[in-house]
Amino acid sequence: MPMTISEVSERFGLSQDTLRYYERIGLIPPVRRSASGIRDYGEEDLKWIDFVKCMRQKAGLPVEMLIEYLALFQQGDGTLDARKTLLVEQRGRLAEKIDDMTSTLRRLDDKIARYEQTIGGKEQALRAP
Amino acid sequence: MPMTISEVSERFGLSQDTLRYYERIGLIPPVRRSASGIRDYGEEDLKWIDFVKCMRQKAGLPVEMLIEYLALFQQGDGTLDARKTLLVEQRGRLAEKIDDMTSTLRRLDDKIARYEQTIGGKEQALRAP
DNA sequence: CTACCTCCTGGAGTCCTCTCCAAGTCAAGC
DNA sequence: GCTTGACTTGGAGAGGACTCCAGGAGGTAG
Repeated sequence: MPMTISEVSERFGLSQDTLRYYERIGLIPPVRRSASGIRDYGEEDLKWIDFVKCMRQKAGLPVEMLIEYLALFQQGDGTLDARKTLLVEQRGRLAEKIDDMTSTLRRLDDKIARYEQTIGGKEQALRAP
Repeated sequence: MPMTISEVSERFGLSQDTLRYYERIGLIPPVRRSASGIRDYGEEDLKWIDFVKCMRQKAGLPVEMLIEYLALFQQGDGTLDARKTLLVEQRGRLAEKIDDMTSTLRRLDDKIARYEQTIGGKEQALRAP
């Protein structure tokens, strides 16, 4: 079951350009090629793509960090500690971002509530006289 | 109490360039000037800056949207509904982002937990023989 | 008066993350 | 054997959000 770039692109909703770009900059490991140089994605590749997509699009982690993570990964078991440290650090940042966003969400809610009051007030004013 | 750009910059941790930039693109209202053209920030300005800083740095809302919000605001009460709609929409996006990040946080936690197991396992292996 | 500091403006430059493009190659169908 | 279509590459372009800079002016201190 050959997994071409177009199939992977479709499956993950990432453009072919983005997939090639990710590979080029070392965000995902080099993909195996057919005799004529065409990429053939394997299970492992798909896992990396899934991981990277999640960390980039959902968490917004910096590309830099993910490149470093893959680099460590490819250096083998000696980097387990370093990898874990990296993840823990990013986890911290992410948690912080979530906190920030949550407090901002509340702020927005307050603001919206005030709009509702104001607008409600106007409507009543229109109904009253 | 004149509030110069350097004071505002210090107070909010935004560079003077950023403050001028924000004003230029309509993210904050035009600031009053002294006779010689030097900005003198008032209470209202500070509130806008605080709001914008929060929405940009904490929530990551797009500059575009904030410009639109200010523009509506400056058009007066006729835009109350539109403004509220804008906020509600962004609130939704933000909530979604928070959800995404929260699920990613869990995923990171899982990954970290697995690293802990693996590394713990190694340590035990070292202690055992 | 001169020096100096902070401010001003408009425009160019930078960083990050893609995204697009031109030119070329290969496999398959007719 | 030629066309077609999906794939390849390296490099240029794009968009968002700043950030920096040159050149110039006002106010103050010595």
